[in-house]
Amino acid sequence: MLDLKFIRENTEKVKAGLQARRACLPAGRAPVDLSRLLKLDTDRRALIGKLDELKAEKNAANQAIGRMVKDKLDPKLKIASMKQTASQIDALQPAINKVEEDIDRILMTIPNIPHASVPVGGLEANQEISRWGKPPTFDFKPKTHIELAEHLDIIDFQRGAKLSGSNFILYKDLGARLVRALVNFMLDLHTKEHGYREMLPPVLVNTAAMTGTGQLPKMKEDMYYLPDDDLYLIPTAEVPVTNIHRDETLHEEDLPLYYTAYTVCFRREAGSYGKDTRGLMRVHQFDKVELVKFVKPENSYHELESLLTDARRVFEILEIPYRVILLSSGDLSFAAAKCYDIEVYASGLDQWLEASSCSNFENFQARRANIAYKGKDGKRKGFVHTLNGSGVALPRTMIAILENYQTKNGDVIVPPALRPYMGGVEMIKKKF
RNA sequence: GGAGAAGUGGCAGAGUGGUUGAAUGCGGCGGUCUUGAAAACCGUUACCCCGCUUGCGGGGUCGAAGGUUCGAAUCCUUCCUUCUCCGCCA
Repeated sequence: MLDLKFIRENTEKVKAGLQARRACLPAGRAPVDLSRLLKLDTDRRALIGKLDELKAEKNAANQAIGRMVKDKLDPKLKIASMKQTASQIDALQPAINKVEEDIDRILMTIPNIPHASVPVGGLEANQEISRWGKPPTFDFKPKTHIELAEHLDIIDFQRGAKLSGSNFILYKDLGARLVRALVNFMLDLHTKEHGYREMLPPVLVNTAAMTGTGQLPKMKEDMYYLPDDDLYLIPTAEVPVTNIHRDETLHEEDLPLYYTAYTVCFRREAGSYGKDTRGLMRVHQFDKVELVKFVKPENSYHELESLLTDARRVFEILEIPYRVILLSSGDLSFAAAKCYDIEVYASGLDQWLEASSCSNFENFQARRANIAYKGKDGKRKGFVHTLNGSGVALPRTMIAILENYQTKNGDVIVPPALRPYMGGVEMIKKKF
């Protein structure tokens, strides 16, 4: 969430940022009503001034009564006048509560404003920053991962649907083993070579956690919710891992903190039907290794670059061609100030697929989740900056491996880096 | 799931209706002493909001939310968490 004082003092800047995101229309009915917010802010401060005055009066009288009781004097008169002050306070309080609730509700729905380096515009303004590797060439028509997985009998789409519905996946045999191998490979890479600490958090979280990272209140429809327990299934490990430090003040000398976590992720993907939902492209439950950082504000953009490097290394070691996209203002997610997507190339689909998203949230999440830091002298220095990135999401990585490493007869070569995790298996072949 | 106990500052721990943001100890920071360090001694040591503004004044915060009262850390209700015992269970 943005700082109300910042909005008050930098209204034009905020307006421009929101317009760049298209969260705020140039004229007429804007989804985010800044002028209403500013009016409420003025009202609030006027009301609080009045209320504090009354409370000061009350406190003075209260102390006087205390003294009189101690000195065995009769405080009757004083009590009567204080009663009056108290009732005035009671009369004023609801108005202030109402104004503060309104302010809060609006603030919670205002997205982060894009960083200056983010290109302004919609999808067309996304920028390709770099490319790595070459798409493989075949002397045959490469199959899609769906054809390959069914041929090799390592993914059972029909029975996955039988168990839970469409776009739920049943991995089998070496398919299941490949998922496990990828998870272990990534966790080892990030913990041993990139300096992340491994976390294994709950995948059910409460409302406060979902609000802290910004999924609530706006994205409620996209999440699985258990009403009996008031818990949500996480759409990404970003939620529990960032919330590890909710309502905490971290020590400056402990920063930066690097955490990595494997979790299963759940997304309802409500309203996203069409050809993109075939196979592993868009599934309701998937596996992901996530990277999360808590850093000092002055380092956060440097940290974003190194986070991106850590995620890219996964594909480089697996030898999967990728390109890096700098997202435009219109394509940014709610809480992000800047975001890079990593897209892998998949030969069978002949498409670039988003397999990682690396974002700097600046203090947007830290403010919501109340994650501050203090210096060595114990003085509070403000909110930390939080970042996260997929390191990486499994299904589309799986698609790229199956489609890029396929052979003419429909077998799939295991990428060399994964073989130690696959019990030495070099080739996934049709069993029967 | 049942019964009981408890949640106070970085930590430990007092405080059961009235000048309590909160004794005391430890820790932290600054200083005196010392060649340096330790010890000792002195001082200092939470956060948020509002207003004038390098400081001050006012307000709020004792697990959370409500309630009683002129007045709540202290009394009442609900919830959350932790601990102990019992039951159930991968």
